[in-house]
Amino acid sequence: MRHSQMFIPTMKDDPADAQVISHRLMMRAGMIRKVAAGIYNYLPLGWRVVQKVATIIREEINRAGGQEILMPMVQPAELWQESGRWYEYGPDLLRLKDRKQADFCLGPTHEEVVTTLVRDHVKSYRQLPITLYQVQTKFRDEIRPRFGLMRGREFIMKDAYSFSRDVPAAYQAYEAMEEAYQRIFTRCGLKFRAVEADTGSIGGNRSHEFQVLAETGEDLIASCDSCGYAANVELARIFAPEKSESPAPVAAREKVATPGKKTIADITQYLKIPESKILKAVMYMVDDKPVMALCLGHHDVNEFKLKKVLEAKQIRMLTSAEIAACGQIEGSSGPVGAEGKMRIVSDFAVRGQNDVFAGASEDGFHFAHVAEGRDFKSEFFDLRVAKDGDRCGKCGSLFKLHRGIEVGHIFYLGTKYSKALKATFLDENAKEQTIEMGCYGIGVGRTAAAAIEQNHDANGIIWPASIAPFQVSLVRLGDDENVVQEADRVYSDLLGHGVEVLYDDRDERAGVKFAEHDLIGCPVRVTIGGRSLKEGFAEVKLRREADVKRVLIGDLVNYVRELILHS
RNA sequence: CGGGGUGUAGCUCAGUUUGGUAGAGCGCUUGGUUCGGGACCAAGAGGUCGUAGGUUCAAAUCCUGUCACCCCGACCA
Repeated sequence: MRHSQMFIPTMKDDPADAQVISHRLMMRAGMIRKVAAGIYNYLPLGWRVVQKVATIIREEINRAGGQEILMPMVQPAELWQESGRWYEYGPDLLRLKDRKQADFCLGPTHEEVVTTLVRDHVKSYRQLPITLYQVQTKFRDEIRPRFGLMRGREFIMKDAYSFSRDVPAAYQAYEAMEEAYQRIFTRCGLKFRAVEADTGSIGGNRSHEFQVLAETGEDLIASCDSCGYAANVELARIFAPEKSESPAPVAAREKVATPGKKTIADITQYLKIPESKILKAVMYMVDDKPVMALCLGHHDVNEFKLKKVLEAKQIRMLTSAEIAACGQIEGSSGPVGAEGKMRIVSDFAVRGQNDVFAGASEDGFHFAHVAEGRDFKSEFFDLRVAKDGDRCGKCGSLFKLHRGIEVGHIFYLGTKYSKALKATFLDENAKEQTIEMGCYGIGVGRTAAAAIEQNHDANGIIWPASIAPFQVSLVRLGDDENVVQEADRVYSDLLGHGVEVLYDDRDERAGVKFAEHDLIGCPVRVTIGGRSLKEGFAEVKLRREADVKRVLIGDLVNYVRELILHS
């Protein structure tokens, strides 16, 4: 493509509302433009990148047995009412009415539509398994869209759905997708981790997130280099120390004054003790019963784990009134004397603590020299949020913490939707069975944005070769006749060999061209200018590297093709 | 939804405190000089100051409503 004919509105200034690098660079490089909050135009360069990512996804999902379809973005309310999600989904679901006042919604996801499709036409075990997918625009009316393509309200998503006859077959489909995802993100040139994830409201009980590692990620993940285990910090299983006899208490319990000090930070500062030497007590209403959760002061109680461990349906923090009703004081709550009034559960790290501080359940007072076992009793679980310094629950090695951008998420769904929508089939024995499902999403635009977060420098984007808008930037310097002739020839030669070239044939100064091509970030830059051409050379530079190679003009096309093959 | 902030030229912003009829830089157009890392000179084009109403002789500026956008939080995946 000739640069002079392409719509690439670049900007020198950072747009004021772009917070993260990928958003800024996509705006500045003329790849996207905002239409409304969380809603964007994809301009030629940006759209090419999205298409590249989508192509890789299609190839790998097809390879894994998926079949591409396209479902509607506008969906009738009846489907959502049948699954129950019309009432559960909340304001993220954008609802609208047609001219007959019938209810519709913009699809935030397509479980209802595919499941109905399959239910209506799959009747026999012989027709299973089947995996259908699409690359579609989704709409979720997010409370706070931000970061450009990273978290839009309208966004392009690949979503796949597997239908299997039983659980083992469903797991097989799940694993095929897991492998496809590994291949997809590897091909996109990204550093990522597949991490154990919470299944959230979508249901089901087996789930992995694919997280691209980047400082600006909204998620925190713990990963173990020695056994490969990785999980969101909220789920990460933490190594539990051997159960041992609690050491003998070292001193008698003693009440100390902590006037006006309510928070862990205030109290530990006031008492001049480390945060690990005080108990943090957080009280929850767990299915209508009060529970005190304890952890050490420098840890945080993990509500996900608490809920899971207690097999609770509902969990929330106590209100001030409820805390008082339990005989506790906000800012001075503790387990001593709380037995019988509420269930006490503790993080493993609390076990065997024989000399810590704890709230005295009396305004302005704490206890010193509190010993677990003597001063209070508790059940023990893995109850805290993983943090730096924690060890892997699988193998005991140190966790590494990373920030991550969730670009993909796979779920084993079970029969949540197939049951609600009555998607069944007859097995060999003419017995009716419910289809086992899985669903698998990839944020296409978000993947492109994540690639930028991971690959950029002060001058702009450095695209991984596989998803760059063009493989080569061909920069022509000046309009000297020889230069124009050679550059034109090289351009058509490269095109003839199937190389994707952005040919900068504009009447611009060298500095402008170089700066814009650095910004746009194609992996290979070829420069043809009078200075080198006089000696028979062109120049080749990789965007990722600093050095410039001089290549004989006659060898140029082959040289560049080789370069692309090996990148 | 709670708190905070911003709406002035395509982009970044000044002008608002103290009311007097619209500015800068970048970008754009034209001419000239330049020409291998975002050039220089000159002349231009471009704005119902988000929007509706009010106060006033006079409103970008003061008041009220409203809309949009941004940030933090909560919420949600």
